[in-house]
Amino acid sequence: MSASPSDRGSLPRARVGERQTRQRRVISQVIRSAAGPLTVHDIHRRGQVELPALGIATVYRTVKLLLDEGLIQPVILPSGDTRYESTGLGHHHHFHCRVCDEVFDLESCPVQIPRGPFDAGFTVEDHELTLYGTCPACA
Amino acid sequence: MSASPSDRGSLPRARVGERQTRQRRVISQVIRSAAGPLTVHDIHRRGQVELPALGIATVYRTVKLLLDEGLIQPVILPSGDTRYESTGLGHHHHFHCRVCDEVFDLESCPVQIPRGPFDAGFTVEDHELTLYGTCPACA
DNA sequence: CTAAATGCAAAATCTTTGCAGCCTC
DNA sequence: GAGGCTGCAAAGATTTTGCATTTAG
Repeated sequence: MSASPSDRGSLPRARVGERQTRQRRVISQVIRSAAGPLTVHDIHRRGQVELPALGIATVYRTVKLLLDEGLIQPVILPSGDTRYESTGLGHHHHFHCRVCDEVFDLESCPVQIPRGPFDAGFTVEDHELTLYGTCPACA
Repeated sequence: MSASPSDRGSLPRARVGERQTRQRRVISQVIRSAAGPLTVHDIHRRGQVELPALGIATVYRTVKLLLDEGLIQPVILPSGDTRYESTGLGHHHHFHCRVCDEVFDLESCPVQIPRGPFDAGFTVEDHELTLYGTCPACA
């Protein structure tokens, strides 16, 4: 198991709304270059480094746009806040460090989950796993 | 794997605040008798069946109280809303039906997760798993 | 130029808090 | 009775929406 600190893959440059704006480029880049899923607040804060006037409403709107276009997906962790990350990262899960509260992507899936119908009649199509513990930096 | 439709175990009757009120009894009962974790809204709606005048603020306050006393715990699923369930149900995970949007407890843990330090320096102390698919009723 | 996109601020939600009256203990 | 608890309504926090202005194409 390992984390991907940055460079989460260059997605085939897809459309982001109808116009290519500085805001949308910055927001997309912030999400793509993160080591793990980010909250709207994270995205806003990081985006303002590049674009100080960036409004929170634009972040919400762009996140929704990226979701609709399937370029990002929501990731919800027990911390309670919704985070977003790029799609196309392949099957992976998350590691939530209880010390620094950062969330990291894990490249391997340490679990074997049944797919298909089984005993009680529940049909499993997908699964989401989050691991908790201490990250290397905090250990 | 199977779901526990009701009767989620009778916890040793612990204190719920300093006084035993009808509201608190109803709220505790609603959570305890659910087949899976409930949202605050679910709790409120179900509690009003028994106690029509039940206020939403009381639900929030009682949920916080139960959390503080360790009688319930938050469960956060990708649907985004925070849900609550009794503690003391033992290690278990959740199944989220994509058709009816209900969440069920699963009694067995279908995964083997490493515990302890491993390759990249991440120390896993705990894990949370959610399965998605179709429940028996919706199949 | 034209219309999509932005930023601001108001509106809509969701959750918490202040308070007067009610109800356990 | 006394003080905790409740319901209501106001206050906070978070997310969405309306609108005039800016700006990509």
